[in-house]
Order: sequence, then C-alpha cells, then structure tokens
Amino acid sequence: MNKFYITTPIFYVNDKPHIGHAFTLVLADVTARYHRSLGEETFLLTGTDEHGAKIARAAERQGEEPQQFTDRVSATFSELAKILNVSNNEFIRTTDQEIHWPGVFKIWEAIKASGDIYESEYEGLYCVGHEAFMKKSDLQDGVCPDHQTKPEKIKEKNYFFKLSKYKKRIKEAYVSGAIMVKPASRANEVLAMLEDSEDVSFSRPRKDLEWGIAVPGDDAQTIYVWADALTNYLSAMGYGRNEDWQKWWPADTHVIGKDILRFHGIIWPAMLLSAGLELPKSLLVHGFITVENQKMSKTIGNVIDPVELVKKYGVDPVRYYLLREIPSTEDGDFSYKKLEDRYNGDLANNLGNLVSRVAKLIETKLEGELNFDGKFFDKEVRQKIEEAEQKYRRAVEEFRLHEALTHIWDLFGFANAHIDSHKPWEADQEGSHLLRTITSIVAIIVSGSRWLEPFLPETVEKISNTFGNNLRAYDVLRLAGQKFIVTKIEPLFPRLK
RNA sequence: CGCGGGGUGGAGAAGUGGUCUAUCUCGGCGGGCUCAUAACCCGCAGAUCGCACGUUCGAAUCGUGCCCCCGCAACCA
Repeated sequence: MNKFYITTPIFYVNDKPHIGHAFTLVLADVTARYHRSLGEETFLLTGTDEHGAKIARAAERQGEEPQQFTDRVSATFSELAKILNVSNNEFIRTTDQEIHWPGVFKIWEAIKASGDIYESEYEGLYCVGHEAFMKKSDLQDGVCPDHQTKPEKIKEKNYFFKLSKYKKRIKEAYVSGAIMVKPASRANEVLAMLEDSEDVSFSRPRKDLEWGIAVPGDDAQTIYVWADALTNYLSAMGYGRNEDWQKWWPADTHVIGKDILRFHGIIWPAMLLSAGLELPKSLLVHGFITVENQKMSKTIGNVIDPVELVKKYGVDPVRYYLLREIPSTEDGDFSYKKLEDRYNGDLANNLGNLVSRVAKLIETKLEGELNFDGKFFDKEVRQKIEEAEQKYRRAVEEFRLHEALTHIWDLFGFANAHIDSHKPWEADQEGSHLLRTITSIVAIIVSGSRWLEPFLPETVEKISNTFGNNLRAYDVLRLAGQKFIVTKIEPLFPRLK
C-alpha cells in the first residue's frame, strides 16, 4: 500500500486562530482525505510553534508563564482542528520535550556533523525599546519610529548554518521536479529567492531568546526558529526517538502559505540535505484571505474567528466556502454576504434541494425503495458522470480544489435540469421511464457524494443516511443490484433568510 | 529599477494563442414546472476582456511601455 504523508505548517501561538488558519487546515484535510479515499495509508500532521521572544512577551502581558500561555493558546488550535472536522493523525507541539525536542537535537547534531554549523558575529541595530534588532528599512531617519531613539550597533555571537553550500543542489531539485511546487509560478519564485540567499543565523544568545531550546553543548545559546520549528515534520514521526519516521519520510506534501515559502522552499531543504535526509516531494502553496477586500488586522478589527463561523453556519458550510470561494493557490476574499450567497445558492438550493426532491420522488412513486438496475441507467448520464469525474480528479491532483467543486456542482446542476426535462412526477408515464430517470439521478448523487466526501464529510454522511447506504463506498459502475431504502429527512441546509 | 499577485457585463469570479460570435454564480427582466428547502428549469438584456503600441494568418490569452489596486519585504495561514 502506498503511504501519503502530508503536513500543515505549525501555527504560531501568539494569538488565537483566525480564518486563515482554518483555510490552511481545510486545504490539507481535503488533500489527506482524498488520498485516503484512494486507499493510500495517509498521515496528516498539524500542530503549533510555541517558542520565541514574541511568545514570551505575549505571555508576560497576560501575566502568565510562557508554558501556561502556550498550553492555553495551543489548545485553541487543536480545538479548531476538531471543530473543522480535520482528520489529523497527530498534533505536534514544539514545547513537547518528549516528542519534539529529541528530533531537534538529532538534526542539530547531524547538521553539525556535516560541518555546516559555524560560529560568527551577528551585527545589527538593536532597539532597546523593542528589545530586538531592527532592519534599516524599519527606521525613519535612522531613528526607531516607535521609540524615537537611535538603535545601538551591537555585535553578538551566533551559530550560523552553511545554507550557501546547498544552493546548487536545491536548485537542481526544483529544476528536475524532485520537489514539485504547486502552483508552478511559486517554483519560479523559489528559484529567484534562492539566487540571493545567504547563510542563516541558527541560534541566538540566551539573553535575547530565553524561551526556546538550548543549543546542545552551549547553554548560552538558544536554537533559532529554523531547527526548532521546521523539524516538527520529522520529530512528530519519531525522528530522534525511534525509527518509525523512516516509514513516512520523505513528506509527500507540505501545505504552506505564501509567506513561508522561503523557509520551506530553501532553508528546510538545505537542512535536510545537510542532515543526509530526503527532500519533501511537493509544496502546495496557498494564498491569503482578505476580509471585504481588506487585509485582516487587529487594528482594523476585522479578524474573523472561524469557531464563531462554525457555530453560526455549521462546519460544512464553512469548509465549503473556504474551498469553493477561495482559489486554492491564490488570494481570496471573505465576507458574510458571500458566505450566505454560497450557502443558499450552492448548498441549499442546488444540492440540498436536489436530494430532497429525489428522496421525495422515491418515497411517493417507488414506496421508498429503489433497486438499482443497470439497464435503467441512462447512457448520456453515465457519460456525463465519467467526464465530470475526470475533471474532478485532475483538479484535485493539481491542487485546484475550488475547481474540483465546480465540476461536482456542474453535475448537480445537470441533475436538476434532467429531472425537469424528464418529469418523473407525471403519473401517466410508464414505470420504466420513471425508473430510468430516478436511477440516473441516484447515480449522480452517489458519484457526487463519493467525490464530495473529502470536502464535506458531514454532509455526505447525511446524504448516506437518507439513501440508507454508505454512498462513499460505491463506485457508480458497481451499483447494479444495490438497494436504496430512502427516507426523506430534514433539509440538508435550511435556507438562510 | 526590491519581489509577487491582480485589473473580464451591475457585483464576484473562470478562461492564459484558434473550439471565445467570451463562460459561470449572484442580481435584473420574461416564461415554464409543481417532485422539491418560495426551491428547480428555460429564455432575454447587459462586456469595445485597465490603456497604448507591437508580434502573429489569428490575442482576453504572447511582448514592450504606461496607469491603477492589493499583498510580501517585519516568526500574522
């Protein structure tokens, strides 16, 4: 059996999750569920990134210890995954000393053994008010705009990672397709970034970065984010603790946002090469969500809480919106109006109503029982289904999930039109005509359900219940002899006023 | 010359060399149906595909220039 290992980024716990985190989770979840539906042994990993000076400061503001703070915020992320019906197999936390830290130590040692860690001086402009280094571009007339003070030039010892040594091999990995990037335009971006990437700082003095993992053999230094956070993809699978990771590594897919492409596209592969590990097979890069076409920001006060959304509309409507309205690899926009339009238009009117009308027809015209007989299965309909399935699969495999949904909905639209033109409710027509129409429509619903399961698992469950069968399991070509005991239920998606 | 994305009927999007006399959804108008969640189906109106020049037998689609919007550049997916 093929294995399929897919990850989300680990989320930074400086604040509770917003709709962007929900988007990432759902994209990865659909991909994972799709691969499970193909019969692959699939592992979906998500988790939280919990170290750093920023976390320590956030905890302090709340009057909490860092660990207490990260425990609390991390829980809101694992809760979010649960609420969104995300099928993650594990939830990794970088503060987990038993699960995660051994992997961090191991990769550090491996990189060091390759001779790729060296000491150097880091020189920067340090703002006392920020307790952090500032970039020149952040300053106005050489002065920190927030504190109106001139930052000091400070030199400090850091360990550096010899990233530059691997640039050539990384480039080859992209050119040869050993690492596939979707969409392709992002691969070009990585190559461009690669050109001017340099060695990166791999540690910080303890005094600047207390909340983190100490460098092995040098307590005065803390491991910087790269070796700490990126390593989660290995540590979660056992790296540093046991040999289980060899079964799963290399990762088949890292789902990431466009902001962290540089880390996953360059730094991470360099680390892996240095440690003598295989490179991930693909990166799926998604865009960002704006709210009413504005950047989401606390200052504007337009941050959308996905938990509230699910409470108000239900899981699947929220999943549907994120997957259908936001192009998987582009930026997209959120608004309540659009969400409600999608809900009423696509979910209630198109799909929900289709299921209702068919269920009722079977109840009243066929006494609630449909014996699926292949000879009543309309050829034209069969062809439509096959075409739709091809388009659907291609779209999912190209990580164009929004497009995959349009193909499913095209088929539902076709089904609604087919019912209208064949008028199965007319009492005076022959039984075979009625059977032919209904059989064909049920075939569409069965196929659509099967394809929809990775996207809207709860809805498919409900449709299955209506049809008295586990529709997910059926290939439409193997329906002959199946019996459907149909009971009309409450509307799948009650219309919103 | 920092990097990237984008500008397509009233709104939102798809389409990235010929199949585009440009597609879909919402909205508007008209009609049909009654199995269904006032749902469903059909039809109509509405777009010089940001602007200019160019390449080509042929451009929304490629090139150049310009205008405008948005993001990244700061450990926010």
